[in-house]
Amino acid sequence: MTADSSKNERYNAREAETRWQKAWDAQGIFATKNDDPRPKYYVLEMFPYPSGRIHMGHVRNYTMGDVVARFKRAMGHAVLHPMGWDAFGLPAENAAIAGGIHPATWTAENIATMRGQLQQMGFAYDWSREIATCHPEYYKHEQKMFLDFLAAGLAYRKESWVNWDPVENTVLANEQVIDGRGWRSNALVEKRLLSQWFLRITAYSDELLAALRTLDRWPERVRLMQENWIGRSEGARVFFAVGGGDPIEVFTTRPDTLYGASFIALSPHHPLAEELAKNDAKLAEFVAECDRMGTSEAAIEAAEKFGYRTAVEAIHPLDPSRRVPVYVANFVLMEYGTGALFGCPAHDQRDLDFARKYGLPVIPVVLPPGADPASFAVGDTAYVDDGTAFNSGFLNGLSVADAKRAVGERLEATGKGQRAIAYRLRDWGVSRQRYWGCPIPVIHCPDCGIVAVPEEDLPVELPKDVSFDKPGNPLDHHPTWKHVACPYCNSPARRETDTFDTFFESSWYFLRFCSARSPVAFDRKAAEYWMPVDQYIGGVEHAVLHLLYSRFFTRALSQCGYLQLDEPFAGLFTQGMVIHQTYQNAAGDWLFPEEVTEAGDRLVDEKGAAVTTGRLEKMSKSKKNVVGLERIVETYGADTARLYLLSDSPPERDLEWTETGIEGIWRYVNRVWRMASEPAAALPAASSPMPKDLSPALTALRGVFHKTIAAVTDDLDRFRFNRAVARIREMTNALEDLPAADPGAGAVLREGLETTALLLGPMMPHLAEELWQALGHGEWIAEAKWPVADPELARDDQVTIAVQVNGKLRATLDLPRDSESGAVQKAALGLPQISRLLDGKTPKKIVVVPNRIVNLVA
RNA sequence: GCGGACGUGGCGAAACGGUAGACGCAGCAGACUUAAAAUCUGCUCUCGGUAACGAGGUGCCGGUUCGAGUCCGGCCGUCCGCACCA
Repeated sequence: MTADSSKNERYNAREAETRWQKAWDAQGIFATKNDDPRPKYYVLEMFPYPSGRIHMGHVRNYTMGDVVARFKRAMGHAVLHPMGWDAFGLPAENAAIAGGIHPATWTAENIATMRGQLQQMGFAYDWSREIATCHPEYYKHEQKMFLDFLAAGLAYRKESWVNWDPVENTVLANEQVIDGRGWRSNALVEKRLLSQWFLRITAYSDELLAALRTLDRWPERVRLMQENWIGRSEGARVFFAVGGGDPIEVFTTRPDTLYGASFIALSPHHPLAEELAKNDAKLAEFVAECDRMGTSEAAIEAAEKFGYRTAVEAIHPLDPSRRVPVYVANFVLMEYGTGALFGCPAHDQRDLDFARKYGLPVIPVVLPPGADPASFAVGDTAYVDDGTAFNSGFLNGLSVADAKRAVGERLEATGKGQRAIAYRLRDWGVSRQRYWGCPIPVIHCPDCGIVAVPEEDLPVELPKDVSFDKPGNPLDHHPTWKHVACPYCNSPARRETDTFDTFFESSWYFLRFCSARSPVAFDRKAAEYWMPVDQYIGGVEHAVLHLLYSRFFTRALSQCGYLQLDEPFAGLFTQGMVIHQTYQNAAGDWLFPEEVTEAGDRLVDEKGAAVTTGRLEKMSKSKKNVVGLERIVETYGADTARLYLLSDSPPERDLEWTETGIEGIWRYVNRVWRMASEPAAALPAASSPMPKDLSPALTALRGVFHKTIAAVTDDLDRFRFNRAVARIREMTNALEDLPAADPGAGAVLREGLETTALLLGPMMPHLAEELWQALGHGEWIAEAKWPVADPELARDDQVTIAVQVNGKLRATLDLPRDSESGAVQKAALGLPQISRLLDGKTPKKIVVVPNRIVNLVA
């Protein structure tokens, strides 16, 4: 091999990466002990559903987590960085239906494949804590939790209108319905009346809302989304008496407009409406029609508001001489407030529309500032802003806020109502009519009713011998599984065949990791030691799903005595998606990138037909814009992929995957590798002292190293990975200009290469080990201390000061650091181009910002 | 409709209120090669100029400031969340 050809030698990433992965594994260096004296740091990435293969979105997520984990290790923390599998879910069942493979087998195979892929990426996980939620050793603990919730009143069974996904053939929680469609199936969701298990998340509405303020290391956006989801509204509950029966209780946020009430509207499923319908065939028909209309959320949105006037009239709580008609209306939700409302058409647009349609009176009771009470009238637009109460008896003259208070007091004094708070948040429906989930541990006994499975009978294991040839829940079709004897009276009873929503498993897995092999759900001491998670990383799509459920679950477990903790995730980072160009042919079919070629200035497919580029989309199989991880790792290595995913965009933003982008990183990897394997100057032995009296160029170079250390440390602390990469590359560029002939160049080069290896370590761990070894270090760089910047070296002696005239840049000055303000002024005024611009005049004002700028105001 | 985020080169992006465009991608020119690949060097916001340099420039309009991509007000646009919530 000639000297020249060796210059073109490439870093053999595949060989080196496999070698280091084996070595780390053999030493078990990433296993975490629960009794480590160093300060703890728990970093966690949202664990994946084992769908088949790891995709780039996963890799981006886990790379960020790995950078944090390795960085914190180097900073001297005991780091817990576990990985597991969110292993229950419908795709496994679908695979069983389609391919005749058992969900357990399908899941296990996927886990094996994906674990291999993660190991190939070199993530520093403690694999000894790996969990899969579909194992009875995992899910038996949540069956126990459910029984505890049941005993504590946090779980209950209720017949209610639920979201039915006609594709998944199961119920969905409110959080799992996006724009009226199932979050996974994208099918239009229908309303069905079913008996379901619920968790009482609403018991914590106020606490979950209030504690958002304490989550100061969460993105503002996520906190806001949860705040809106919980949807707290202050108002009052008001009783409207009706002749004979129970009064109608309504909820309102505008008790100040009570004198403007001109009707009451009940939900079609309000008890009074159902009662009246028994003796009113037309009303019964109306309710039935509402149900027909209301089968899908989308239909509700499109539906016109209409109501049915009942024979009932209600007595106004503040003026018993007044009567208001009672309607049943299709737009009133039984699930919000009390399922009944009073309409004040003058000050609510929807009520106004309703009143106009049915010819009801519009009584203005809030006078806009400056309006004339004698002539003020409401036309087509309700007046919803602040003003002064009028036409309102004892409220007249009060502001909206004062009137609300006064009404509240009056209602409470007279027993006609009380101030109240309503939440948008509903209880979490956890029943799913599916097989591949955790069985709900209850038994339906014809004599004893619903009884809990005794603790000693846990776990209730899923039967393995199920068939998927019929639609619906295989557990329901199983010949024997559901038939059991009642544990109390021993008479023939039936097991619950619903399973838990899979968000049940992910609501506590972070606790299980603290003591993954514990015979109980988690060891309390271990959980209280590791929790809360210091840094959690995942997609923003879980803002009101997993992240809200987990916050609730942690509180519920605390209430049941499992541990003492409110918030599971102290720090949260939501990373952007990995997106990729999409291609479509004239027929609208998606094409793989490799099916598209350039022909002149246009794109064509393999048959030469025109291809259009679509928008950048999240990588997905259906759009054919996925990039296979195997090919990338085989071609460029895991480190190259990792650095690319960190470098090209800020982590919270979407990242566009491009082949040229990853090639650029691959070139960089080889440059760094060559710098170490063919050093430009002879390197002294490791840990030999830095020579004194270096040339100014070498001293300046050392300054770059130490400035980079400081900047990268700060950037990694603040999740600014793209900037950190840019800073390291700047340092590499500077190092390539090493004055190799200067005395001491070898020592400075060694310092530069060591700094490069240490700073790259969290991002490109294999290359870093390779460099570290090439530099003659025997120990792991994975266990090396993070470098500390020497402030003396990091400080420049010379600074460049911008010289402005009237705020415009006109020149720059190189001056010693911390020069006196007078000297800076003098130097600036002495510049020929400046004196030319000033034309002999003295500036009116001179602003000097030390070491930065001087502005001459003429 | 309500709430929020964001608008900077051909592209991804940098920039404690202080030299806009660091770092990279793409492109152009050159070196090395019989040639290509790989590698290396230089250029690359716009306009004028061979150049030194000058003028303009961070969606639009205004304001605060010695100084605004950054702060404030109002528009326009894009994206996201919620949406008959009483």
